[in-house]
Amino acid sequence: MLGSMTRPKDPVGPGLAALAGLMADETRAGFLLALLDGRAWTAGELARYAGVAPSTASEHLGKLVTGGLLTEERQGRHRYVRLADARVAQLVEDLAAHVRPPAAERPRTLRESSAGSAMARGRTCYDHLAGRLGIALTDALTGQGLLRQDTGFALTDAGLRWFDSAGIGLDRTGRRPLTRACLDWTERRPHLAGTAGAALCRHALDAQWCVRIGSERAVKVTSEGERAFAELLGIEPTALH
Amino acid sequence: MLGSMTRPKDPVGPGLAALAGLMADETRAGFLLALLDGRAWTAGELARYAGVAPSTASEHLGKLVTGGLLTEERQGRHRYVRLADARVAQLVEDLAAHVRPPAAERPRTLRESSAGSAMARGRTCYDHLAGRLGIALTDALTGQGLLRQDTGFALTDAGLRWFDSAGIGLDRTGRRPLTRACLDWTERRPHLAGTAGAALCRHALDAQWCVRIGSERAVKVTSEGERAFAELLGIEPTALH
DNA sequence: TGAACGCTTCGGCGGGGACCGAAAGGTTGC
DNA sequence: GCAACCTTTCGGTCCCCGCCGAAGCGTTCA
Repeated sequence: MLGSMTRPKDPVGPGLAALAGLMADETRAGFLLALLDGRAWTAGELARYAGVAPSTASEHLGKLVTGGLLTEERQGRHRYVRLADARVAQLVEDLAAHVRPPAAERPRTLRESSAGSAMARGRTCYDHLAGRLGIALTDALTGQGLLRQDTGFALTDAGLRWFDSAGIGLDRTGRRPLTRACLDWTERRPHLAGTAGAALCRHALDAQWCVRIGSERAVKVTSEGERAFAELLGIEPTALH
Repeated sequence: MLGSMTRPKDPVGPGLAALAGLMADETRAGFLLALLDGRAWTAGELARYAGVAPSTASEHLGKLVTGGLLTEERQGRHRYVRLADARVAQLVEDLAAHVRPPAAERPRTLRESSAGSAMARGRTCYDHLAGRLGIALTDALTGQGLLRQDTGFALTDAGLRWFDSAGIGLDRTGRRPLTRACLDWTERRPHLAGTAGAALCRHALDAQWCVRIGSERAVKVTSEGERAFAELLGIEPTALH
């Protein structure tokens, strides 16, 4: 071992440091977390959100786009940016999940608490559902034998049939995994992500099972949604509040 | 949206930036990648490995330990450090997996190639098996209906029985998932990680199905291992070279 | 006990990067 | 065409941090 100490450095090292460096700034980290809602933000929105000058935000966005974490779309005088893909979203989630523990409790204002409780009830997490709503769906799928969590995280054959009979199409052609466990920030437990999670979220919004609250990430279940979730997954409406 | 622009910043932002900052230095990134072999290194070994002064390495290790990514163990005049746990290993792997694509090809010396091919054949990845060996095992488990990859990543009931009958105990009490997909650097495909992957690796080393080459991460399959893998999983010996 | 060794602390140096304001380039709408 | 708007580029400042060598502390071994 001592003789081979001068071995060539792992070429991944610099790349890893560069990738981490993109997220190692508080402002850029704030951008990425904001963009976790899966939607496109303009440069100005992000600048105001993070409390920095537009010129500063512009420089940060340039780095994030060049680094492949964001994609941009120019429309007239606006520059819309969004997370490059689901893999980037997952990466940010994974990092963020690692952060939570030390955060612990902290003083909350009333406004924060109420906004927080709406978020805690139900929200989108990139392209799937999270919060108590996401957990309730994941638990129901598991309890009905449609999703297996005890030996990993995968849909069962019955689960495949359920999606089919519910009219929720699953695109299994891409390289993205069908299911994936995403650690829920508020519930501290995994909820359904991946292609299946995205399809379920998309269908729930399309079918008005839940609707976005304002233009925020938070969503709330409609009465129609309560009926659908009860009928299809045996979820009691009280579990959604 | 415009009115709520002054919303309180996500408290995760600073934490995320700090965590990423720990990996955003080339030297520290090199440390973490080296430590991905799952073993304990001394401060001096890491310093020589990365090509920095001992004092510099000491400062880096202090940050990594304080940040919770490493744990240390003092023995006499030595300071041994290792990755704090499997979650940290996973985090580093995930980041590194995101880096590979842009790396592309580059000139290789003969020494690198031969060392590389031994690593490519089989190696440990923190506490489980990777390289062609890891892929062969994962594929065989999948082909035999013991591991399900098409709808996620989970052991089947038959898979649970296989581990039991092979005498490989699975500790299912911890919070660590039983199975997890870990993207293989050289094969670009997922191999088995998690509690089951660690148990399989541990058993393979204990039973001398494979042995470490020198004190490196690379491992090679023994003739006894070839027999065991053929009998238990139907793997042809040629798939292991 | 003294010498060799591994690690840490400290002072100092140098480079990189985050930030802003001012000015300029495009786009939209009156 | 002109004004309002969003964004970008540029110059300049400041601070943080990675690096080293020297000195000091504790351990090991002769």
